[in-house]
Formats: sequence, structure tokens, C-alpha cells
Amino acid sequence: MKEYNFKEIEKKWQKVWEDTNCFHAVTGEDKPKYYALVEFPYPSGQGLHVGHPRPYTALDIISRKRRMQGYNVLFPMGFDAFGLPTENYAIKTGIHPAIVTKNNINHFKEQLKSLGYSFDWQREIDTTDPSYYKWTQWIFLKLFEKGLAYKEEIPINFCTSCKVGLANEEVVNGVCERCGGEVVRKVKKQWMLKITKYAQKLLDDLEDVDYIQRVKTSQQNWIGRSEGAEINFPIDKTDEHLVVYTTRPDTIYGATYMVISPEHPVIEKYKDKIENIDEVRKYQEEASKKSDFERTELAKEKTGVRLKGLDIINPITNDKLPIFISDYVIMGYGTGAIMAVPAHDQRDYDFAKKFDLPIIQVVSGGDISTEAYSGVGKLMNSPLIDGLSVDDAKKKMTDIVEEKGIGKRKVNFKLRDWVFSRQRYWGEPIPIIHCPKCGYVPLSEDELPLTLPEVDNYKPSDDGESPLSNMPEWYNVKCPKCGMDAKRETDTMPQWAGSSWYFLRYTDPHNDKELASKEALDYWMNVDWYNGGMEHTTLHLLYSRFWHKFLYDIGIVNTSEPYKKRTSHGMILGENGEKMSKSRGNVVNPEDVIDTYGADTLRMYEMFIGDFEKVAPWSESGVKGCKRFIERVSKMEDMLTDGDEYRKETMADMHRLIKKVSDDMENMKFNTAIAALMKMTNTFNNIGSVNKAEYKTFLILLNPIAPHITEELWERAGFEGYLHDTSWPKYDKDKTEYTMIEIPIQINGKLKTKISVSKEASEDEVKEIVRNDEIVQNALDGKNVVKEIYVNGRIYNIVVK
RNA sequence: GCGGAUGUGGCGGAAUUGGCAGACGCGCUAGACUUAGGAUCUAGUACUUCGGUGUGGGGGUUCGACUCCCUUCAUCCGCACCA
Repeated sequence: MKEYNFKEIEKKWQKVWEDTNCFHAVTGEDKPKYYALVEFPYPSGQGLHVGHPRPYTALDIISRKRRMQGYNVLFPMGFDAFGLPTENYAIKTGIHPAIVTKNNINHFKEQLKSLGYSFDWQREIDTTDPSYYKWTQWIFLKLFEKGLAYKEEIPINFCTSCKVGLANEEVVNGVCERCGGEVVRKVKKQWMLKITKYAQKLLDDLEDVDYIQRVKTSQQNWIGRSEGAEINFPIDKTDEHLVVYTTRPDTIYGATYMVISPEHPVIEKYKDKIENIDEVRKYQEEASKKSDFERTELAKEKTGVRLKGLDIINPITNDKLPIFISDYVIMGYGTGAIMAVPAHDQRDYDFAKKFDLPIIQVVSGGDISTEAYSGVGKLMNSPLIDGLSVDDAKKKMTDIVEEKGIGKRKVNFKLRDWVFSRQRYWGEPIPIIHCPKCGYVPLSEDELPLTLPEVDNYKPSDDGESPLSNMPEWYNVKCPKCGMDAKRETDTMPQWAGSSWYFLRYTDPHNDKELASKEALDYWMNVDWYNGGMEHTTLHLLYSRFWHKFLYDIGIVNTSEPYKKRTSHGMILGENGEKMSKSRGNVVNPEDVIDTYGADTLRMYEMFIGDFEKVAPWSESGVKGCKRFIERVSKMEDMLTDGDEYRKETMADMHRLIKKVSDDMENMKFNTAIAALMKMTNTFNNIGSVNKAEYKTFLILLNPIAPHITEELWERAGFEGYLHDTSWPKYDKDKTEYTMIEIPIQINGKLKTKISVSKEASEDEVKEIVRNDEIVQNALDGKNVVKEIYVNGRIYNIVVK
């Protein structure tokens, strides 16, 4: 046996794979295709995180297995390189983001290659490359053309001291993450994408895809479809009304006041009638400083102001009700106005208690002297619908409202349109020109890509505009339509843009005529298996499904859903069980692990660490355990004997092992697949030998997990060809069974003993053996047998009294 | 507040989906080899008063429950108070 020199072995095989180009996927090959996809990384300055290899290794295992199963496999990798950290680094150091990106990508690539992944590097993409973002811009133009991109006034977070627009992530406890300065919300006209137009489709089509349940559930909740009614409430002493949206029209008799959001336009309209307008203005100003999330966090204590002098009429009861503004109602959902039913909504209840407003119970049940009751029951105190169930009352009241012409049925979605503008440099420029006469004029396709100009300074302008707005020589252009002086859009796209269609580009990454050829798209799409983090299940997944559906509608792709199957992995935590971070000092660098233990060990450990879908803390000694196992495997060659078939004593175990490892890999139970392989090694060691047939199968099964050492051992054993060219072993179901089986014997469900019988033994034979068993006889002594249950080959339970 | 999860030895985790709880690995203990061991090998390792008891707690269904039902507690993650 040779010493396990992983450095030499891993370098050697990585070179072989690169030189033979064996993982390159050829479009159109006459084999079944398989498209495996992992989320491409953001190439940060810190290099690869120990969390990256978890999903990458998992799908590398699937890809390697599929190739051995005879598939033409596409397993690509690229870089999602636009984004905040690179830009902030550029602001700090003055180094161009493109240079930083290039260096980071090179570092990442080197690290990824040292892990021995079977990526097709000829298909590498980089979202910041103009030849890539040309097509991101092209898709935007199509969206604009079809009316799905529009401009609207939306508040942004603005740091008053850095004078920079901030992402939600950069606002910590209401202040700027970097300088601690005050953050206000500043209203700005921004590009929006009409994802809401696809809300119903995005929801419905979840039926047809194979996503793990919790991913589907979060998408459904995020889209948040609800059925209810819009009801008009007349404003007292005017000809106008306010529209409220409610999912509980049945509770309208319990409405005792109305709440509108502080931004509601009605306030401005009737400012002369509102007696306490100064107080209202003050509340509006305070609310405007808070983000929606802060409003949530600070919502423990309800706040609000009554609009004095302005009242509302309940259109069913004709009661006059007060109007309040409160920040627990937001403009972005429904109509920004609610009818408050304190008896049956906890938020309204809290508010009513604080402002001493009446609480009228209209649905029976609960105890409204202590809290709101939102359960079902019979309607009460509601003349038109008394005695009905909640469901029936909802229908009836909606019908009444529609008949009276004071409202209508309405389906609402939580999903909001996608804010697509960023006041930043390091993103795709939005290819639109603002002409004072013609409005928003799109660039023509042949002017794409619209590339980012060189700027002196990556800092936004003092009023929070993009750095591009400091460059008149770039933004001053003539209108393509009328030739008048016009300006380019200076906002750029969000990081989400490039990642919303990248899986399409992999199919044909060097095409300069189309985003990808029809041939390539037809051959490779859909993605057969897409794995990514839970943190992307709402935004990225929804955005990319939306773009894909749009591209389907305009005939670019021929599938309405991009991903056939979506799975998710758990995060890797630090050794102390906390999230890995520099400030906690618990970061593990994959480069160090590879250097000390080798890539095969790192790959195996990350698969062995625990349930793939759950979070798992890092453990250095766990890594060592995997290294020991690989060393034991590399010693197996010392006990290698001849033999073209499995031996009698290993037959069932071998067939079981093939089944176990194959099934477990498909079900992402990599940890138990590895455990089974470890157990098999222990069996060989106990026997003291392994024959060639067994060794071959064992190496193939282990290969996707630890590709380097297995290729090496395959070669050393003198087996033919490369291991990655062999085919995946098959098992024979009949041969997975042992001839003798053990049956546990229980008395009253408690295990007493076990008996060993032939697998063909009949129930009577088993019964005979059980009755003659000494332990059983002793345990039954003086007791009354009530019942005996025998589950064939599984268990024997005797019930006694 | 809303939404999604998770609770099993000293630790990471298994359990054919209602049928032997603790596979596999780590750690620990003892022994072997060794100049040495933080290398390797072998054996043991849930608790126990040796009757039993054990899957966060309490109740239930069942011949049988980590698994199903009710209830309760704790922890983690996400968020746009979603009416």
C-alpha cells in the first residue's frame, strides 16, 4: 500500500479531467440529457465560504452518477458578480469594480477547481460581462415593450449623513449600518416590473413542479392570494367614499371605526376639513421615517391619530364612524384603508382598547372581553345575516354589497411589484432615454450592450442619485425618436436581474446573436434539478420564474416553468453552533481544510455532516473521521483477491449497498449513503479480504463523493479505463435478501428476545419456535395470552394479561 | 404580530415511514503495537437501585408510537402589521 498522498493524487486527477475535457456537455448529443444546476456564487473578496461546497458537492454527486447512468449531463458554473459589496469596496479603495470582480472570480475558480467538481468550465458565465448583460438589458427592453416595466414613486432608504440610498440590509435598527447616521425614507421615481400580472400563474403552476414542500409553501405565502371584497364607505358630508378591502365582509356589523394608512391621499384632499391637521401631519412625518419592517417591529404598542371633523358612514348600518390614521395599515396592500372590527381582529382589538373604542361581537365564540376572536361561529348582532356560518355570511354579505352597488368581490395578492431601480454604479445600466417630449424611449436592440462608462468616483451624488448622474458626457444624448436633447436613465438594475435568466445562458453561453439558440434551449431546458438556499426561495426563485414565464409568452423558451425540481440545503454553522462570521471568529476557510485534509475529505465531510436539508455545526474532529475513512479505503488494496463475482458471504450486503447508495443519493440522504459505505468497509475488514468484483462496485459507489482517491485506486488496481467512464452498478432485488432473518419477540409491546428463522418460514413455524423459546416461556409463566400478532418477517407480539 | 421549521446519548446524527430506538461517525474508557503518540489496530460505551426507564413536557389512539391526534414548553430562520 502507498501512503495516502492526497495533494499529489488530487492534482493529478484534476489535470486528467481538464486535459481530457471529459465533463464538457455537447448540445444535441444522442443520449438522454440531464441539466443539474446549483446557484452561482457572488464572488466576494473573502473567497469561497465553507457553506458553498455543501450544495455544490451534492449536485456534483448527482451529475457524476448521472453520467455513469448514461446521461448527457450539463452541470455548469458561473458568477453573479454585480452587487453592493464590490461597489462599497470600490468606493473605499477607488479600485474599479470590474478589476475587483475579475480577481475575485479567479480566486473562486481556483478554489472550486481544487474541489474537483465536474463543472463544464467552457460554459462559465459572468453577469458583469457586457456580452452577458447585453441580454439582461434585451430582456428588460422586451418587458418595457410589453408594458411590464413602468416608473412609479417609491420610497427608498436614504442615509442623511452618507447621502446614499441604502438597501434594507444596510439599515440596522433604523440607522445606517456604516456611519450610524439617521435613515429617512425618500420618495423617488423608480422602475418597477409588473410581477403582479403573473401572480395567479406563479401560484397555479406550482402544482406542476416538483419542489420540496416548504419551498412551495413559502412561495404560496409570499404570493398570498386572498379572496374578499372591496366595499365603499361614504365619507360623511361629502359625495365621496373610501374603498376598503376586507377578507371578512361578514363582520361588517362589527366595524366600529376605520383606519387608513398615514400616506392615504384622502388626507391631503380634505386637509381643510380636518380640524387637527397639524397633529396629523406630525404623525405622518414620523411614520414616513420608518420602513415597513420597523413599523412591524415597533407595532407592539399601537399608535394613531383620529381625523377630527372627518367621519365615515358604514354603508350597511348607516352608523357614523370615526376615521383614524395608523401605521399598522400600509398603503401597499389592498386599498390602504380598512374597516376595523376589533371583536374579530387582534390588531384592531389592541387599537380599540388603547383608544377606548367600542367592541361589538358579531360572531359567536371566544371571549372578547380578553381578546379578539377570529375563529368560526354563528353570526350575531347582524340583522341581514344573523345565524349564518362565517363562510355563508361572507358570501351573503358580498352578494348584498354587489346588489346594492356599494362594492364588489375582489381577489388580492400580497405580492407587490418588483422595484427594479438601484441608485448604484455596479449594475446593468437601464437602456432607456428620457426625452422631455417623447417620454421614456427605449434604446434600439443594436445599441446593446449599453456598457458602464468609466467614472472617477463610485460615490452616489449628494441627493442619492446613481454615480452615473455625475457624468453629463454619458447621460446627455439626443432622443432617438425626435432628436431633441434627452437624458439616459442613470439608475441601474438590481443584482436579481442577471440571476433571473442565467440558467438559459448556460445552454449556449457564447452566442452573440441571441440570448441562446432555439436548438440549445429546446435540447437542455428544463433544468432537471435545481438546488439552492432557503434564503432564495421567495425572491430569486419567484423572480426567475416570472422572467421565464414572460419569455415563454413572447416565444423565446418553450417551457412555462424553468425548474422541474427544486431542493434546498441547510446552512453550515460555526463549531460553536452560531452562524459563521468574522466578528464571531468562527469562520472556517475551505482552502485550509483542503490543504490539511484534502478535497475528497472536505467533500465527504460536508455530505456526512448531517441531514442535507438542515443546518449543521462544523466539527473539525468530524472532518478527521472522514479522512480516517478514506485512509482505510485506500488500504483495502492490501487485501484485494481475485474474483469476478460477489462472494456468497457478501452477496446480500453488496446488492443492498448498491440499492442503499443509489436511493440515498437520489433522496439527498448523502449522510446515510456514506454510513452504508463505511459499514461495508468494516465488513470487508472483518472478513479480512475483498475481491475484485466487490472492490470495483465499492469504488464506483464511492466515486461521486470522493472522485480523486477512487480514480487513483481504480487505476492502481489495474482496472480498465477511467472510473468516471464506467457504468453505475445495478442490483438484483432477489439477492438483497438474507436467507436467515431475525425476528424480535415482544410481550405487550416490550422486546423480550429475538429468534432466528429462515426467510421462508411460515407463520406456524415461527409460532412453534416462539412457543418453545425458553425466555418466552418464562415471561409467559402464569399469564394469560390474549392475542398474538405476527407481522411477516417483521415482528412477533404476544399480548398477555 | 405574521409565516416557516426544529426538539432523540457527552456531540453530529440513524430508524425500512406505525414494528428491535441510538445505524454510521466523533468523543470517551481499556488493551495491543511503539523510543514516543494528538498515528494505527482490538474491545467497550443511553440511563439504571439490574426490577426496569428512556426520543422537550402532559394527555390520547393502537397489540405496538421518535413516527398519528390533542395540548403545552423551548429554540432557530424569514418577513412587506397582508386586514
